[in-house]
Amino acid sequence: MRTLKYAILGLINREAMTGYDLMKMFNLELVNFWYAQHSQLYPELKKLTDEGLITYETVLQGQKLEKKLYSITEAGKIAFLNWLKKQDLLEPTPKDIFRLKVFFIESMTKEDILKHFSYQLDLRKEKLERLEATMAQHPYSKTISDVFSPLYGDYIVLKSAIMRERTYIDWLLDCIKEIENS
Amino acid sequence: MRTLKYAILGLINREAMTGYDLMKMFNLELVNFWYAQHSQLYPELKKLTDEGLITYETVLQGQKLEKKLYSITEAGKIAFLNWLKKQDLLEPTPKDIFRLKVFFIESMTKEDILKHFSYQLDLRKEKLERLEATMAQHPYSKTISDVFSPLYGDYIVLKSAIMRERTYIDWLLDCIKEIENS
DNA sequence: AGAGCCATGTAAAAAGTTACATGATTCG
DNA sequence: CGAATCATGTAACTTTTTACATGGCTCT
Repeated sequence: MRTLKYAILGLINREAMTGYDLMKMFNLELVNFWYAQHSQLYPELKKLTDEGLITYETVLQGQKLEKKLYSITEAGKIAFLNWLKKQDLLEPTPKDIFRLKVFFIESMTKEDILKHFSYQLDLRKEKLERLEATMAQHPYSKTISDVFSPLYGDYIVLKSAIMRERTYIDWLLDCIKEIENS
Repeated sequence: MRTLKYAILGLINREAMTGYDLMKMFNLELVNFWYAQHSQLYPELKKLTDEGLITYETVLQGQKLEKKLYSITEAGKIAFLNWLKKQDLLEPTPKDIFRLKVFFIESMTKEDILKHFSYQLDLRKEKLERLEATMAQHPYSKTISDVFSPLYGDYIVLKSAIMRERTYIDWLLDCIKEIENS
């Protein structure tokens, strides 16, 4: 389905950037719903260039260091907008190793079960805190923005990530309570 | 990380079964947190057999049809339990194409945005209904079971899937309301 | 001078998907 | 007898991860 392709096109469509910039976007902004390693990104950039969907100009950083500043082409914009407009069926539910282990809970002792749940709870709480800190300083809620600003998309996917973590935590707490009282 | 390996071991640990049985488990019971195609499963079964973690005996179904009934070995049990006991760090957040499209919302018209959200809402509601129907006839809530029964794991991961869908739907409804009033 | 970041790539392997391929059994 | 299901595999390809590999820039 070439999803990475469209994620890249969408980002470059917003603003010209280098592969390194894209990596920062994936690791910082999109990390809650898409990501890639640089070893996947650079070959994909080459491919998109070959397909005529993006182009680059070489820019000098300092004396020698060359970086490639990618921009989207007209063909790239069309491809991106077509992908964006397309309605997709539901994806298969995401895989989740913790849930898989919980499924096999009958093979664990009560002690191990509670250890697993409380560790997972710690990790999830920490993650939720990070997300909430990000939200607290998010520009969308701080400025007079409207839903047609690029910030709005960023804002609502962050909100969804927070809601998702809270639900996961609620579930963990439910389970812990039920298991402790057994 | 060979997660499929442990999913298989865990299932065969519960009860001897064929590759076909395993596929049914993946498609019906584990689908909310793990799954695989049969083209991935059969080679993995061969590999696990070579590794001495499972063995099989050939059983005749009817006159000619041979099926392989797999059982777990002692080494398999140990490998499974070690995996189960290990505490893992959080996985990266699952990828989500719909959220990715929402991130790029500023490139859509209000009309297209609302079309996307309402279609996604329909799909998610349908999925939630299926999950709730499954829950309604789930044996754990119907019989006098305790948390150490194999049914309990099944039951709580189903509960988590329902909570997850509800949260997704809540988020969609939030967004729709906010966008409509803009 | 050294740490941390900027910047870009390739190679090899693992994991996962889609398509190809075949044949038996069961039940109505 | 035909449809649905049972049953098992391989081939080709795509996607993703981990490791290898190199070198410049900035700031203290």
